[in-house]
Amino acid sequence: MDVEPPLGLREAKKQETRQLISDHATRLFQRQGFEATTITEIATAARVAKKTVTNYFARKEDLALDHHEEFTASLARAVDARKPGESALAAVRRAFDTALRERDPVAGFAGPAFARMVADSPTLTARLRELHEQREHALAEALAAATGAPADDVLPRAAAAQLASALRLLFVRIQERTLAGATDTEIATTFGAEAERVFDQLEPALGRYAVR
Amino acid sequence: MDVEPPLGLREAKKQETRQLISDHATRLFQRQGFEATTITEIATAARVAKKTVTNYFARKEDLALDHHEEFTASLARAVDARKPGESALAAVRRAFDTALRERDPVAGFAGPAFARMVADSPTLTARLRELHEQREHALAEALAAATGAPADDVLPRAAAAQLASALRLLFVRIQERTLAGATDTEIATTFGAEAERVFDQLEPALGRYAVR
DNA sequence: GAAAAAATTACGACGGGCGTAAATTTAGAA
DNA sequence: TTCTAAATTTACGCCCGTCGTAATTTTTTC
Repeated sequence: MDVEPPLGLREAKKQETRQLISDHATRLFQRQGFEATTITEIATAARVAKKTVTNYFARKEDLALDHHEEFTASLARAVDARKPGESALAAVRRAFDTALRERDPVAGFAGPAFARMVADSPTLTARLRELHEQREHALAEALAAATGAPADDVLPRAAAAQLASALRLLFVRIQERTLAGATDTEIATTFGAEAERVFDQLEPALGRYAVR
Repeated sequence: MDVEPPLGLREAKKQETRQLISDHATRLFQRQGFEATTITEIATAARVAKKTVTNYFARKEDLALDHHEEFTASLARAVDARKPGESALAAVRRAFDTALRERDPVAGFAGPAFARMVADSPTLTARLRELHEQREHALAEALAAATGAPADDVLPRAAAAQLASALRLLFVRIQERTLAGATDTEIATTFGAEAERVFDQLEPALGRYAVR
């Protein structure tokens, strides 16, 4: 799946520079908050030019929310990987249970410091909203492909909206509990039941949708 | 419901100034796009200081998306106004049908120029996302109050997420059709059936939720 | 008409983002 | 090995949105 890594010197240095900048950014964000940290500060700390930072990270938010690929693709992947006889809802449900057991950041586990940083920054909150939307779009395309729906059909998009909203709600509530001081383990034990209630509500509407 | 309008001279001039700025902003936005128009231009056109513009409108987006109160409150109001024996879903459904008949901007009718302006501007798109979220929050509170749910209960929020997502999807699709060149009348006749499919999908999950 | 309150104004600062051209580093070939 | 071409990094400047502050003007109130 991945590209062959001959990884010339140039490529290697690029990754190092990127990581260097990202590390300093993370450290400064945690220490003094996202909004209070300037790109110039990050550049100075990493001993590169300001422009180099903005070359690697087009927007400042990307310095804090980097691994967004995994997040936006997670639901579509869960649907693509559903087992024979399993509905899209069941697949998403199972994926969430797994994420819960593994304290996966994709489900909302990211540590109190990270949750605080996001909650305190309108910029990051907005970016997170956008990522949730992208995740829904990716899911909609996966559902359209899985069901062979006609082009521009509303059904896969409606199903994606319902599923993605449920996951977004659980994500937000996990972050809320984190900010309230709950540990990951406490949350993981609590949210099994919580997720059950949310998914059970969707069951009559989506239980037989996109069954493989 | 409204405040007594003695409307002293000061208050009257404030409203006039606000309207004056808003009108010039709207005109410039339509002519040259949102991003291409600067606050300074708007201030110059309205013959006021730049600071006066930012005093009235804290963020530039507010100059384009002004009447957001009505939008964010619309779903909660629909639920509050539901009739005896009517569920929250039925109330929202009825409200959408009405909005469709009246070509209400709240449902997504805003004219091709406006739809184009929003679609072309990341800033406005982000702001619209935020408004959709606020609308969902207001709906969640209305549902919690209507059902007497315990504090922090997930159910009203889950129901609000499903309902608001459905309305958001219809909103987005109406804008898409508008951008594709469809007239409001064409859209209104088409989206009756579209909404039916979306709401019917929710019926088994929410048909008996929050019945008055 | 004067004093108090409020709105508007001018001015400046800061940060994020973008473009451009020069300088440095790397890759590939002679 | 050395030279050339390509890519990366850098320095510099600009624009715009946003925020503070203090001075000025306008409106209200006595």
